[in-house]
Amino acid sequence: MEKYNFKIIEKKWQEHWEKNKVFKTKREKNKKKFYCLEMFPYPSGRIHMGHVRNYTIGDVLARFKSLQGFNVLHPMGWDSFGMPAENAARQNDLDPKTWTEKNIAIMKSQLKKLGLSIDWDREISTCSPEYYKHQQAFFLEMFDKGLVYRKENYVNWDPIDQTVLANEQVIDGKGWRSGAVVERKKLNQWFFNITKFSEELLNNLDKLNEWPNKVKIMQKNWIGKSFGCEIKFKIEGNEKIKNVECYTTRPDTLFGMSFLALSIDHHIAKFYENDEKFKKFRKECSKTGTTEESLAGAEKIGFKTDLLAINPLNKEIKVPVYFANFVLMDYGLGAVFGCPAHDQRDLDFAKKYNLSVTTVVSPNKEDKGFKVNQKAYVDNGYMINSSFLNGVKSPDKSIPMAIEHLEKNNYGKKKINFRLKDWGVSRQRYWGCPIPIIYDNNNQPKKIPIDMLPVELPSIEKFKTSGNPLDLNEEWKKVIIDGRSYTRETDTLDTFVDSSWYFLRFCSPQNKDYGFSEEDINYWMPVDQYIGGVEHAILHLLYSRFFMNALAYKSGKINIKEPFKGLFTQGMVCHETYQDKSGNWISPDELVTINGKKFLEKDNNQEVKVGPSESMSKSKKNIIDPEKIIENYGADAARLFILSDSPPEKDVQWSDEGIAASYKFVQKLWNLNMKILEKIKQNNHNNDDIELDKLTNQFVNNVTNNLNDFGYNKIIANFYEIFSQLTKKIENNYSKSSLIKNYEKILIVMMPVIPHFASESLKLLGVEKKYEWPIIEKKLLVNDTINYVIQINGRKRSLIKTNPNITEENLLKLVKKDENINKYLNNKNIKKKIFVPNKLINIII
RNA sequence: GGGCGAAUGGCGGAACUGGUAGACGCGCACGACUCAAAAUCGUGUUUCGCAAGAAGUGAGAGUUCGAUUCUCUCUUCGCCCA
Repeated sequence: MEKYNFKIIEKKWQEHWEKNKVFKTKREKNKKKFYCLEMFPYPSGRIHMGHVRNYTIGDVLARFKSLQGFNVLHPMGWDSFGMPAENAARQNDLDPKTWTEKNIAIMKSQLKKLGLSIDWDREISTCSPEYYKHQQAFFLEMFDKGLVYRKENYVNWDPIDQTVLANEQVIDGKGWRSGAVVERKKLNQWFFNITKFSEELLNNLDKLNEWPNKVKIMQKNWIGKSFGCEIKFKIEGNEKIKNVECYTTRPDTLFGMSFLALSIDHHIAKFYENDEKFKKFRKECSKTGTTEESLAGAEKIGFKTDLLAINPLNKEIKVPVYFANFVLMDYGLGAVFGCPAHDQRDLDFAKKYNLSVTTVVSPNKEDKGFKVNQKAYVDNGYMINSSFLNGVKSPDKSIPMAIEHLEKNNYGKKKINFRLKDWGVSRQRYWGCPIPIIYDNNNQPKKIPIDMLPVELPSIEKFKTSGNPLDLNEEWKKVIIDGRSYTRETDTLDTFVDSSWYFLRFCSPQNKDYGFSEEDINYWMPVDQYIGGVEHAILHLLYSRFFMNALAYKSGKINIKEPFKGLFTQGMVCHETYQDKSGNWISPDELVTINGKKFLEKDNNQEVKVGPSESMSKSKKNIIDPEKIIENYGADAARLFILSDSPPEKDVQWSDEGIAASYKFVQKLWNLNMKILEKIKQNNHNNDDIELDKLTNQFVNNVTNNLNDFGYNKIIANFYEIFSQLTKKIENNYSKSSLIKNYEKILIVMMPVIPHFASESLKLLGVEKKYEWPIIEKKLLVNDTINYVIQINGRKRSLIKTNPNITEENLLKLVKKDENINKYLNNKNIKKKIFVPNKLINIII
């Protein structure tokens, strides 16, 4: 029999789809729309297995919805600004634009080989002026709405990359790329006022019922709403300093306060600027990063001032005031009071500086003498040593009581606080979207007139080893408007800005005068299903949600607040790791397998150590190149395998055996296909074959259900099942019409996963009409016979095959004739019977 | 430290609202074809047991006629936050 030549057939259909613009979409009012979006890739050079998985999952859904009659928008683009392009440029002496465009061309051709149903006419690239022009317009729009501002701020400065790092780019106090120890540096930065929407961003999470709970909880924690109190402390020791305000979520522990700690950036620090010891202390602090994580790991250190803070609840208690490295200026008010007995960090600090420890919460109501020693008591309990709070349940009752008391006496006020901070968007980088701002002679920022957009990046010939090329480009920096000269802002926007609205651009990719047309987004938005890695669970998704809010804010025209109706986060693709005897990582390509053991190909006496399966990464060399897989096994086999082995939300392990099995399965399907076509030629009778109808209907039902809840691994199992059933039953000589009718349905159902094979087979079957997802016939799902489970005392003892609507009585008659069961019954008394129609009968003896 | 989730054969994983545990795939074993091997096809494959049978879903308890599924305690692992 002729082998299935996937190379010819896949190429043929891909060309057919492209030539006939099969996946081109436009607005169609009468059709229900479905916007299926996968997170667009960074054009790093070549696609990796993670992309294959992400885009296969998306494509299966897009094709399924399309067959179901939806008007499907399934676009693709490039997240093409970012640091790797600059790094490559520095290394290879070429400009980022050329490098990026070359990568896009390669990756686009690779994606096409996967057979994705993408409308390529909507392709966008964030580094193109056609795209970032509109982004600059948004920036100005947000500037007008007061959602953009500039402020001087401490940043994580990477001295090697010469750039500002976001908190999440600082790992263990070091830059994520360069590994350099991060410094604190004060810079003027542009900020998006994301905190303006803290409440909305938090509350709207409840409406996103098609999002994984996990992601919603992560966002909720990130926004971090807390209920607390701002307390005003009177200060003694310096006449210029009257009082200090601090934010706390535990005002009830105020009687246990033994120090007040200030951030080194607190305004009071200016009184100590000439103090050598303080300067030294501040320098020490700048060594640790600005992240909460790095601070948690660092040693808690303090600088004692000559000031005393007075406890408002007991004026007799005066505690020392410290500057401390663990207090952050941008959380709360940059000042906290320390209650060592009930906070481990405060306790460590108190022990170090010999401060008193007063216990104010006791685990038992009776134990009024409870004392904290080495370990802070942070659990629930009852207040002690706290005057009017004594005996009150903590924290549920004590906090509101404390706040009420403080407010009544004007010592403080109730306050809701958010952990979320405004979004610093300035990057001292070349390869990003220029910020459309200019500065006049007084260094005052001004908007670039809208008709002067886009502010294009100057082309660059040679990269210097460090610094921002825009800042070094004097010619570009100068701009003259109406005879006046200005200097350009030389920072570019964080690339997260680029990806915060690309889903809108896909709706109107060619719109010239604005980033999108309202008509388009009102039709297409929100994204019905967004699919991507869980690593973007917080920032990208939160920023996109913010962007939608910002665009709707004061607009009156845009009502969509949530961009992504459904969210699915897929797992990673993993592979075993290999090491030679010197511990070097070995790529799977360099190995040969002998008797189930792996050896180095070039030196096949050396067995390699097989390590655990880990996420594919360059550093561990456990990478499989998708293009080679497609080359050797075909796109259909690759799609089949990437879905088959694990549920899509979990990690999947890539294996040679697995992809080989998928390849074989496609071949076997093809052989079956030929056999069916042969039977159709031979069998001329035209009777209906209910058996085949039922089989097909059951298959359609299973696959449809599994598609609807992302059980894509189970779909592949369904494929194997129908294959083995058909293989067995094809010899039953079904009628021609029945074979054609049912096989057509089966192929259409397989189409989302193996589109090339299905398209070719349908063509050979002679189906010319437009394909539609088969209708499930409920009545065909009902079986004529049922295997009743017969249990004795809850244990299965026999099966009885009978008709579905049998009564309990009749079933019992059958049961009593059953030899197996009689052995157990043995004329004993039946105490109880449980009868579940169409399932089982349980007899208790 | 806090939050969330997970744990099922040699492996990846199925099991809809509690109702036949182990679908489907990999691997393995045996058989067919072959001079032989590869490929292909077929059969079998939770464990113990020759068998009848018994045990069995991380551990322990509970609810129930019946628990992988529900409740509680614990262990281990993963992710996120600190």
